[in-house]
Amino acid sequence: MNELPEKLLKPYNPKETEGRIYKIWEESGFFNPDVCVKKGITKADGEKFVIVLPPPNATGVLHLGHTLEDSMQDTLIRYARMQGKLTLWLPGTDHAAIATDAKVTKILEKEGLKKKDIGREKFLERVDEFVENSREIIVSQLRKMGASLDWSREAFTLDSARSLAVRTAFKKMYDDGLIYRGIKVINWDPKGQTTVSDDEVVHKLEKGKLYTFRYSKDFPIPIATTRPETKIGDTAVAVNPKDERYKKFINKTYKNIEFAGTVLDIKIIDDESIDMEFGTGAVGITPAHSMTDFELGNKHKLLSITVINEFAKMTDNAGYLVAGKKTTEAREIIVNWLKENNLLEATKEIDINLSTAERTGGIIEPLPKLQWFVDVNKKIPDRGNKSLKELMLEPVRKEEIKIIPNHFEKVYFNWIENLRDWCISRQIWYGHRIPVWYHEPICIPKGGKEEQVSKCVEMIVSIEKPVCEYCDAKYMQDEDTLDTWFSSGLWTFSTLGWPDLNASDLKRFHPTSIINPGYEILFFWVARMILMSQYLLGDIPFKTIYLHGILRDAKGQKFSKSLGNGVDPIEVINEYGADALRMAMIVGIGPGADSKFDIQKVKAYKLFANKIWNITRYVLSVERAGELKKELVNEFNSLIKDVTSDMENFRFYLAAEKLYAYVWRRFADEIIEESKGNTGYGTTLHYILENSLKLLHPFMPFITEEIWSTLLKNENLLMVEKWPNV
RNA sequence: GCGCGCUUAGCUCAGUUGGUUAGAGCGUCUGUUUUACACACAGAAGGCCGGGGGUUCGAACCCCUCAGCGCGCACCA
Repeated sequence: MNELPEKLLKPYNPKETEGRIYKIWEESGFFNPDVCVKKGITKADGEKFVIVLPPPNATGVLHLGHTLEDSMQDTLIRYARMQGKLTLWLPGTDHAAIATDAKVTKILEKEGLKKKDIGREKFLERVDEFVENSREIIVSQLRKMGASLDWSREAFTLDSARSLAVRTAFKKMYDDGLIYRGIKVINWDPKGQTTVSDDEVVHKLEKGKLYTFRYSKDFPIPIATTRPETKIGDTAVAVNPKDERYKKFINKTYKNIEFAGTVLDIKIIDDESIDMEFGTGAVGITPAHSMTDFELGNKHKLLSITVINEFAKMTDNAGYLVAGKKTTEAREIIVNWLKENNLLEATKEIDINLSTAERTGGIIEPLPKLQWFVDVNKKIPDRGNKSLKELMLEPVRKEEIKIIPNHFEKVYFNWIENLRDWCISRQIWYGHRIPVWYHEPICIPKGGKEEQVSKCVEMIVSIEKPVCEYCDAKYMQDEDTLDTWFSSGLWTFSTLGWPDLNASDLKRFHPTSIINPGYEILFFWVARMILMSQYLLGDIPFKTIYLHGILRDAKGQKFSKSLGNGVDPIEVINEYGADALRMAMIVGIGPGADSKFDIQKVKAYKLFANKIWNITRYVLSVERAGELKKELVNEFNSLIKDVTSDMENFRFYLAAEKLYAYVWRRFADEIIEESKGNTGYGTTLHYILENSLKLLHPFMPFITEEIWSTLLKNENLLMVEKWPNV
């Protein structure tokens, strides 16, 4: 019998171990691929494996859902590193513009402060402070998980390097005609006081009423609407050209119709898009307050009258009955007016689509506004005359990018096919300021000489602040900021040194190997990364998209603050150990599948950690003697093969389960039991233990490293040992 | 409306290209303090793999169909 270290006589204590081990790893420098090359662990020109961490929002700290993807990614990264690949896992955080802006606004409100009162500069100082605090917590949480991230490359979506990338990308897109400024009906969030993109609008079905009415007694066609208050802005009625009922009215204009405290001019137009079956088969067209009507309005050259403002109140254009009223009040007033004038012909209960802003919950008001857009249909000469839509579709179609699970490809295609131009300007303060500059309204002639002033350029898109060549007036930057996903879209290469095309990281590490976000940000983020990378680099951003599902609580509800069902990952780690939490996040959770969090599962893997501990204790008590038992080695080798193949195919959820089954059910329960009383097993037991530790390391890095380095007193760290390929 | 997914043990879920007696965790029951581990061990009960039809030597897995549940997208006013 060998002497056993004292700590082996007690159950495994993750709390005492994990912090110490992480420190050893960090001090080794092996999280950084350059150090691995320098120390001869990996070859500089070897195969590479790169993941950029989906940057957590700086709105708060990590929740349990994050530990799901952190576990998956660290497992893949550690496996790759042990395979001897040039391995980089790059950390960072996301400024999450709207979310963070809203969060800090709320905090200020609690202090009795208003955003407007303290001003843009002071407000941004407060946000920076808040974000820095969140970032520090997030980083410490990632360390607790055992994440082998290369901290020397940490990035932030709003730091100076990323800002340069954003401005460069914007300018190039503008110069190529892919970014344009225009007046369109956009999704206005009255609560957040900003536009949001189509993707940031959440559609819900709600009980509502469909009102059928005529503008006046003399008006020949009844129309149906769910929003009577917008009808004050109507300038046309559209019918289907095939509709026999209304054919004779097409192209007639009815003037000076007295309607609910205002006067309307309504033209009857025909359009194929009108459904003859719905309502009365005739649609009142409100170009200013509906995206479809806006497009119809453009097509038929209709007048657009804005009757609702940014605060979801009726404008002065809306007539004496409702001007200044809230839209909800205006609706009631108008319905009453219709009733009083015997114009309301029917009221029907139907499900109506209620659109709200994803972040603030505000009810979306479609409004015409001057905004910045990304044109997704324009052909790009530099990119084979393909549009951004096509550039997004192509690599997935050609399987240069593989989506796991596969069925999300259809979801992806479906989204792109329905995609419209992307509204990228936001009226919030926190975010990347739009790199567009406007000349002061009045020119200040240089030296009092006026002759050049006519040449002053009104608007300049520029990476740096421009100076007027012809006069002394200044350029003022656009007040708006960019959609947060604009900068996130650059993440796979803005973190590697782009726009410097000679940056060594960019050359060595792009495209990345795999991206591992939740499926809920497939459109928001993954699609935008493909868009940006395809357009700006002419390259894919990653080869594989491994989508994970949503982690829910035991009842199947989403974790959320309002439900108060949050679980602090740090508490879980403190009680059960990071290894146990990691295993619970890996085993049995297939790609793209939602899963329910059960603390029992974590507990089970804590017991497994202890099992490994006791196996070690037993094996260490046995002398390394006798021949290697060929059968057992063969059996173990087939496990290696199996697990390796699972890892190569991103089936880590199966690999982990197999290791668990082997180590506990086979090695401990059978092989070790069999060995008792038999001599000559020593060498074999040591062989299986050591190699099991290697296989387990990507999944349970702390305990395996502790046993390997501290107890088995190996010279090299387990994290850079060679994976036992057979 | 268009699209996607799920339905496997009491509960939560795996099941890789179709291939022996369908697996895991938790729970339940019976026994065991056997010097690696009671944070353990030995053993047991529990499944017409949602229903029906088809392809196949062979189906939880492929095809069709029905039912229930969930999700995404959407310019039915």
